[in-house]
Amino acid sequence: MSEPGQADPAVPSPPWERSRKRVAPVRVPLTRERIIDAAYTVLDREGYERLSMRQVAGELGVAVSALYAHVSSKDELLEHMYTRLFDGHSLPDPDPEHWQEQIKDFAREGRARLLRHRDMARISMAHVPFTPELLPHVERLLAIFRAGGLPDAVAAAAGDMMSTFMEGFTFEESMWEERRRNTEAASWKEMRSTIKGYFDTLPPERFPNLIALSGMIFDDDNDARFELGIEIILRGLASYIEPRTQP
Amino acid sequence: MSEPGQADPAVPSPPWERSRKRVAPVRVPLTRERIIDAAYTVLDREGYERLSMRQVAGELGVAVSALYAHVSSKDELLEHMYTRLFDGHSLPDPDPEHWQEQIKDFAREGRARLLRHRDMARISMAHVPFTPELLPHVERLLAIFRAGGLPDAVAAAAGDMMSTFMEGFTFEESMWEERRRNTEAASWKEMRSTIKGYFDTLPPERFPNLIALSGMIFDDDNDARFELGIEIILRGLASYIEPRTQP
DNA sequence: TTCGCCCTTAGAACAGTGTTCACCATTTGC
DNA sequence: GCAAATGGTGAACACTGTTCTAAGGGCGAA
Repeated sequence: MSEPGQADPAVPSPPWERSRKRVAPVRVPLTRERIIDAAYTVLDREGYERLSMRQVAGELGVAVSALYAHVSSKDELLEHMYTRLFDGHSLPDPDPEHWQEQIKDFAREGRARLLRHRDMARISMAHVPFTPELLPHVERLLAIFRAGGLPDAVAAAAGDMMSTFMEGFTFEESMWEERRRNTEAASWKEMRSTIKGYFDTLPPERFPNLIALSGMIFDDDNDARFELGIEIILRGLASYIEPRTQP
Repeated sequence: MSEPGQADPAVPSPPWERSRKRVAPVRVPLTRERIIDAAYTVLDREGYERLSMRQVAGELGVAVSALYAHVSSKDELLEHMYTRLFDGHSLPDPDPEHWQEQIKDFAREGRARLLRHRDMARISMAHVPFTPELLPHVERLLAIFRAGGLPDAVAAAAGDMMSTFMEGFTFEESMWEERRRNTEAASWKEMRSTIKGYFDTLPPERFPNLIALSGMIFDDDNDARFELGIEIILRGLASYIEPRTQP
């Protein structure tokens, strides 16, 4: 990661540059945003386990203690990373006729954003969107459920359930990804066939259902399994809609 | 924790005892089971963040390195703690007429076991029951779903969804518990009224839905919210049952 | 009973971690 | 030009998981 605009102290400036007054600020000022950027860089490269304050500081070419002037703790840094997940995304205005499609889009978008960064689902699971920056998102999500006609108690639970499923599903995806990394399995295809091979060695009389379904549990198509999951939840939610009484 | 049967080395045995040969083994032998016990003790007292190999060793009055003769790593220890969650619990034989009630019991039992130990949901989320000891549980769970009449693709997804919901829900419960601990809030009642007070200060024109539902999102009755959640999923699953064609 | 082996445990060490503190340099305001 | 404020530095503290060498005890063989 080369810092554009940051001078390498090992290379002295030529004399004619030196005479110019303040060509550019010698060091890019450290800001909270740059720290979060660097944390994402480290996360993607090293994974959650190796994401440390020292790694982030190293990424920025700065002492560890310098970070603490802009971020009060590692927990706070993780919270900022979580908050940034929602940047540039906003839920649409509620459309009562298409609330299910709107919720599906919300879930798909959430999963896509989590998958963009390694181990991001793990960080996401440990946080809750009840902060000033994120409350508007929750508000709009609830608005869609209520516009769809869900009773209040169900609408209140629905947001949590959708988020839990989305985060949990993606978290499991990333866990398998990590397992694959540790197993040194070259590709997903190889990993999956290894798993299926294992299930095929089980005694058929004791594990008939596992053997029958193993092909669908360890599916090649995570997208389809995700879609099935949100469809199941949506059908359950929709079953609570009371038919509108005609005036 | 006093070790019954373990002699205090500071107190010498009386001479008439000394003559008896091998009254009792002077030290209780360290075993994997005792290590897991101690780990649970530390977890309950200190929480997940402070659960370290040194703490576990200290609990047993033993050097850290001694643990590694019985457990190859901290990860493996956590895996054994996870496995023990299922000890003494087995799912009933499938009853097609009452499959939904059977699944509800499974979820309730799982949540109850997770709540028995502090931060246990966090450990549970990071593991997957595809080990030799736990596969029989998965097998029986799948059997219930299939007996209920779910199509194979849905049955394959159902186990995952139920587990994810159960673990995710309980994980959030324990996170709020931890927040309460850090906030030094005396009781849950106090914590909840603080939260509701916060939501009441939100501008009503911008957050109408949040304000309307805050009372149900931060309910006093976690049990009821959990029941609602599993009911929603079960209704979604049941919607996939194809009506049995009469012969 | 004594010897020797092997498994178990102890203690120190290594390379990390989050966080804090006294210090120092540079830039800014007067 | 000088003082003050800003913001980064490097060392330190109290931890972490893991590994290594060395010492200990219990057991079977002679």
